[in-house]
Amino acid sequence: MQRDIPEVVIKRLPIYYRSLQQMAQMGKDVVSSQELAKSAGVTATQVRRDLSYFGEFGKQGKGYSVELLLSELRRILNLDRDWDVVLVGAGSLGRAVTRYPRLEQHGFRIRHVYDHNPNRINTRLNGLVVEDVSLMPEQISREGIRIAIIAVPPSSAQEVADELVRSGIKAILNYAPATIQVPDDVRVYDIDPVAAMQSLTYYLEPYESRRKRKLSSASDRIDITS
Amino acid sequence: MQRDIPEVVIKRLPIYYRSLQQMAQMGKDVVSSQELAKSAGVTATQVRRDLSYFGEFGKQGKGYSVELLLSELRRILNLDRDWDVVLVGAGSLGRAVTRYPRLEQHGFRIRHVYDHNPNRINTRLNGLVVEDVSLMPEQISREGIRIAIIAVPPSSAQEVADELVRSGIKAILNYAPATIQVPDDVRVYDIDPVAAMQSLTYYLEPYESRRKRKLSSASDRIDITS
DNA sequence: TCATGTGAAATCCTTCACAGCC
DNA sequence: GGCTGTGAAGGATTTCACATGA
Repeated sequence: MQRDIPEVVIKRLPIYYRSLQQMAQMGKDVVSSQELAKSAGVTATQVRRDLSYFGEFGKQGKGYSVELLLSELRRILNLDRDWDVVLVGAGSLGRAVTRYPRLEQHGFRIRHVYDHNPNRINTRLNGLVVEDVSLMPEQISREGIRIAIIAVPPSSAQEVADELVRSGIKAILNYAPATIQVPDDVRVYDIDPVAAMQSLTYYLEPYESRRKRKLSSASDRIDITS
Repeated sequence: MQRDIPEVVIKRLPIYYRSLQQMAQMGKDVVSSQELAKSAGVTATQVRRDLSYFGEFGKQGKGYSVELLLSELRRILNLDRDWDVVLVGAGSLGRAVTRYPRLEQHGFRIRHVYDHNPNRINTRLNGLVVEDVSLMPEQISREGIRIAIIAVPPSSAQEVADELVRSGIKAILNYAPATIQVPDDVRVYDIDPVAAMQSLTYYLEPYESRRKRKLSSASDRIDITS
């Protein structure tokens, strides 16, 4: 598999995948780059270019087979298997993660939940027993688990990441509001709602007065384009 | 305020802000672009370039005053005020959002939680009463709220977004696993853990056998650089 | 001497525009 | 006629390298 595909492209593939799944569910057989682009919020050229990194999946004059494209994306993204995951941190954030059903639905199986707080260890949590984080390296290693979710306070995020990397973890979904440093062969994806909000407020007028805007009626509704 | 600053830059500013807050807490007075870069996981040149879009905040030969930079970033990102937010969707995802304390800690105040399910309306949820979504437009408009969090199923995400936009919302944090279309003057930031996971699995070997790796000892630990 | 701020260069990514094929 | 796949162009972002000032 070639390994110089832009990371931005890789981040868009799951979005295409999501759109296609929805289309398949609605019984759509064939989709044009135009339609897929609209559904994914990008341009048609971008869809075609992104897919062309991996092969020629379309039919000229016709478009792409929804089923074929789904199966190609599954293959490319390694989604035609389930993945074991460990979760570190059984605080409120970690608990929310265990209760988020979409991960399981998409084949990401949380195999262990770890914490170091004795009050949390051995408590049950959505069908999982919280284990002592000291058991973590051995279990990850023995079970060959390569994906971890970090949901600990920022002050311990780095040491947890270090331990995960030593144990063989290669992919980390990081909910801790901290940047973690990992070797080149480990990937980290950060999720920080506060940081997201703070980017959004940049674009807002700082002190627009209340009541300045009125409830718009159907007639002056802006046409959606973006 | 100039308005042609790359969006990537805006997304990095909250990360710098987060790093600086941590440094301030540790009593650090002055920071170099080098140090800030390390803490934020970017390059020193990038830090300097990013900041230079907004002014000259550093002292040559010295670095940046942590306090000054924090206050400049607060000003740039409009964080020297609190922001009212509405949350749409009181399902498990919406409930998790209300229980996530960091938003409040950073000045994002959830003022209303809406749902359309009668079983949820009027239930209490972390100090908030779930209201009927039909009250939403009028309340958003009257209270001048400009930020919304969408936590509804993907099938209703677009109609909720349309209604939010009509009511005057200008910034949306979208937890629904769906792309939503909004006018140019509205910003959307998507959070989709499943999509994030699916990008991560791209980089994993699909079928590395179990037990292939061993628990590494301290001596063969890879040096962290990334 | 040390670290910022920034032109210029390099790299990365997106879009244009169209040949080629169904 | 319609739509893909892709060279080439264009635009955006990052990095280099260094003048400048503390």
